[in-house]
Amino acid sequence: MVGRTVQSLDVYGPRTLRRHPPGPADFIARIVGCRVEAACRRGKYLWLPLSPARVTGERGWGPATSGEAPAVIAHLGMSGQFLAVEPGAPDEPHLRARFSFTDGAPELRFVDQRTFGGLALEWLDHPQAPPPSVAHIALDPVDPAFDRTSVHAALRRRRTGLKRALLDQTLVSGIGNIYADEALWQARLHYARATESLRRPEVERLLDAVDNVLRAAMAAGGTSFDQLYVAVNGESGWFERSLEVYGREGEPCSRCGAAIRREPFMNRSSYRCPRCQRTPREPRW
DNA sequence: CACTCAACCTGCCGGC
DNA sequence: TGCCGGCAGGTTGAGT
Repeated sequence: MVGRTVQSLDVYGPRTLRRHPPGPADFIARIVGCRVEAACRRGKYLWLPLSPARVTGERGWGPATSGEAPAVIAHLGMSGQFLAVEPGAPDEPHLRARFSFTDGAPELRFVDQRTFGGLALEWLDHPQAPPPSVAHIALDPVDPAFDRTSVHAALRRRRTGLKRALLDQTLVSGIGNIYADEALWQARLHYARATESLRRPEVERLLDAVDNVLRAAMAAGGTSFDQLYVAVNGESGWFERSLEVYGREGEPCSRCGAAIRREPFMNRSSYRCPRCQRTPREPRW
């Protein structure tokens, strides 16, 4: 999409547009005619810095100072996806937004069944910096600037369980329920391990595991249990076949053969090997 | 400030 | 067949 100019934009459904009091018509007017300058991501947030800034739209809502570039912000929520689709292809059942471009390139479609995801428009303080609503999201372990020492320090300051910390996107981003369980299994750590008791070698082991899992998952095109989770070209990822514990209740651990266990955790599920990932003496659930 | 948990939605699956 | 409870990959904001 980078370098293309938005020709038209359609927004469907009352929950698609977030944090935009002037409403969808204003949102659309501010974006149509802009060129996409870049495509950025942090955790599950994605954003497209736009140029040039346009004066269209309702007065009384806009950048704090002139010269700030607008950006479309998206969060995929639980079931959101971006698809690149040829213009004229049938609408998807849960189509929420359609960006079409002046050069007739494939449309960018935002599709979301459960509507936990959404779009917003924000202004960037600096072209390279994440937009305000993304500023609190930490770097992910795959980011070249990711700093293990500060993560270790942050973990030691916390008084919580390890998986809770892994799922806290202000600490480390990019890790959801699946990849948390996979990384904990690989690092042989229990999800209720107290973060303040973690020693540096264990943190290294854990972050190595997270890094391995994320890179392997990306190389496989992600984890697809169904058509809700496909790449931008509509293809399914194959990482589901590589999962060691997630969704594998009762199956043997590939390391030791013990039956994988599923346990309720934070209104979801955690999967672990009861032998490789022993319950700590002083767990923090 | 650190932490926990309900709420936000739709759809699918298994059990009755 | 249909209804119901449980579950699903995430974030937020209110409450403790």
